Amino acid sequence: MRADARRNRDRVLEAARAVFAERGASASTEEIAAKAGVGIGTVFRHFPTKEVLLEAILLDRVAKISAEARRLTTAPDPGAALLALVKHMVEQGATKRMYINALADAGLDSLGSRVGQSTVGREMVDELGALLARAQVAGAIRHDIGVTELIALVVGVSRAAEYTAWDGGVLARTLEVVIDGLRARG
Amino acid sequence: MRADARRNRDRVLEAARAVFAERGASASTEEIAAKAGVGIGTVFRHFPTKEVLLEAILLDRVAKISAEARRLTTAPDPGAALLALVKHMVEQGATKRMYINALADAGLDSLGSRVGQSTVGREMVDELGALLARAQVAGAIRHDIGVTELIALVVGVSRAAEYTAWDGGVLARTLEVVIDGLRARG
Amino acid sequence: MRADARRNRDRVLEAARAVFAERGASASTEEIAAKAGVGIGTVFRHFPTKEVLLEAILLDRVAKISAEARRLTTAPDPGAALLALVKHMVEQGATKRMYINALADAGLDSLGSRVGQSTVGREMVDELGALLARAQVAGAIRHDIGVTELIALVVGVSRAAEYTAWDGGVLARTLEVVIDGLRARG
Amino acid sequence: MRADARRNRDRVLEAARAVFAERGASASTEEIAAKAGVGIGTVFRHFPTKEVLLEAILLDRVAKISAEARRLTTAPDPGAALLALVKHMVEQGATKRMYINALADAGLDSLGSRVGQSTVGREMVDELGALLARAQVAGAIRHDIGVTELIALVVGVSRAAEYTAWDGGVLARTLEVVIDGLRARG
DNA sequence: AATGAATGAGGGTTCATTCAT
DNA sequence: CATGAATGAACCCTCATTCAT
Repeated sequence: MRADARRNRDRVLEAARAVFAERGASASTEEIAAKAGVGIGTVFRHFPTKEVLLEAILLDRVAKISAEARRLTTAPDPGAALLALVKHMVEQGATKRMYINALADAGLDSLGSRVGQSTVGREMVDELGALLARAQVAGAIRHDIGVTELIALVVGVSRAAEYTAWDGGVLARTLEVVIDGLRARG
Repeated sequence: MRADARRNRDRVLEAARAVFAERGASASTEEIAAKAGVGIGTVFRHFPTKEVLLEAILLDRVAKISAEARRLTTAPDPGAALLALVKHMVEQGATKRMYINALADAGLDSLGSRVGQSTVGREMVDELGALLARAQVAGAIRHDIGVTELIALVVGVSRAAEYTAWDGGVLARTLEVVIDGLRARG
Repeated sequence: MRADARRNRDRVLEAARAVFAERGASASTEEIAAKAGVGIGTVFRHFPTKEVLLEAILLDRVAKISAEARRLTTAPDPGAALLALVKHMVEQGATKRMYINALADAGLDSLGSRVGQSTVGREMVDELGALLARAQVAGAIRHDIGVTELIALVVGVSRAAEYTAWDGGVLARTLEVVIDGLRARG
Repeated sequence: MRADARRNRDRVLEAARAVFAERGASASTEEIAAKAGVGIGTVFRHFPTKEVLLEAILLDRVAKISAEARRLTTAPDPGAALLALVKHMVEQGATKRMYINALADAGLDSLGSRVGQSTVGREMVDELGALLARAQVAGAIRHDIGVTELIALVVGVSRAAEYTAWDGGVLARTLEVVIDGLRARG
């Protein structure tokens, strides 16, 4: 791919990330083009559909979580690692609703969930599942939940936090409740 | 207000509740009018803006929660009462995103949150606060959280459940984790 | 239907007829709206799709031919009647390509031909067929052709005449050749 | 012109012929470039406008008819030769609307008809005219028509046949009518 | 007061044409 | 010269809102 094309593609992606995060998925493609400083046609050249653009962003996010989960698989204390990852995901995603939607979609098999059906989506679920299983074996996390519930909780807290008006303290305390709920009972 | 006007207003509200719950806030006003069996002009006569119509529904929901919380204030076991209310709210709201948005807004003071600034919104927060305080005094609920965190958790779990593809079991287990997290530690 | 709605609908139809005739089916809906003196939304209220609008015009034309053919069924000299109808159709349609397309479509059963599959389309074919059969029985028209060929010829001459630059004389002489070809040989 | 440039030009022409024949003049330039195996820029280098590209193809077709007519000028039976040419043109053109439009344009002097004003266009008209005159002198063709009418008839039948759904039989019978109409009356 | 027709800005998408690589 | 990325006007269509009936 040509250098200028690559640069524009990246600009569009970056702009889309920002705009979708701020306005939700119903933000206009025109606004994204404007923010990226390119013509509307350029957006559609790189992403033939608005949906494709959304997907590209989401898959990117999901891939990052996946990578992080994989890295943590070999951590000495799997329980602490998992809880840290949960914290990280929530804090990262707190103001970025798209990010969270990607996660939510990945937890789904249903039709209509492109992310859930994608390879990278399934990989992320697998990685998280492995990490969770190890944490449960280590006795750190309760045994009556699976990846789906884990993802649901991360998504939930993140969604709740979407309203940026809730300051960091609220988010931290809310997260604490969830994390305590996840721990295995003595 | 004339009797027929009153009747039409109510019909519109009911239709809007149903349509918004099913399709989300982006549902068209035309569909609501059709479902209510009135002309679109009638909808706009009673609610000069789509936003106003949404608000009316939300305030109504909030008022209902408020009433329920008030009723539970005198319950013998405040801890159990609160947890039951949380469960109820989540289950109610699980498939009705509008309902949940009302809750979320009520937890906010921020500009832009009409519900949060409304009288009925503040009342609901107060009622929930009172119930929470009693449950904490009774030793059932941890002391490091306030109403805001409580609402955040309800909103969060509900939002996570918005994807109806997550079956009831997932919702139940997710809720269980949160409720366990809310309990005071022995 | 309200009087104003009816009036606007008619205006749109009339404008569409003119614009499509002049520019072909690829003319823009916007231009039609402008010519009709209404907003673009009005066009789409009455005809939810560009295709529907086209169809409405075509079916109207076809219905008119149908009616004329039916009237001629009882003419004393069916041969002369048919040839007159052919002449009339060509002269009418000479500058109106949409009109002719409707005819062409009606001669088709194929998928994609909405007119050909419509009731009014089939009726027209039936009427023309009856008239043709009578003219053949009367010995005025050769026996080795059917309605399809008849329509093909009308469409053909009309299409040839679409270029308005060909003056009336050319059209008349061309038509004469075809009509002579249609006659039964002594 | 460099050899590779020449080769690309030819490839584009060939691709354009195929694509326009299949999709009509509204086919996209991009598709032509793809089929030719060149970049879109190359198409526009050789043909600065889509219209120019169309014209180039049409002129080529017209030149071919011209050549064929010239060859037939010395045929022993000019009447049969002309009717055969008519048949040939129609059958050739039946599925290639572009080809036919070239013919139609050539029959025109009018403004807007680039083909009609081109040298090769005029030449074709002259050749056809000569052939027709000879056929009339030989007593095979009626005397009350000229080249313009002849072209009109070919164009007409071809246009009528554009709808490929009309099978070969219909086309043959329609053509027969026209050819009979063209013959001189005993 | 009720109706629903009219409006037009805005949204996603296409494509001929230009121009940097 | 060739390439294909960039551009933006234009297209079809939707929907909140206004206003004549």
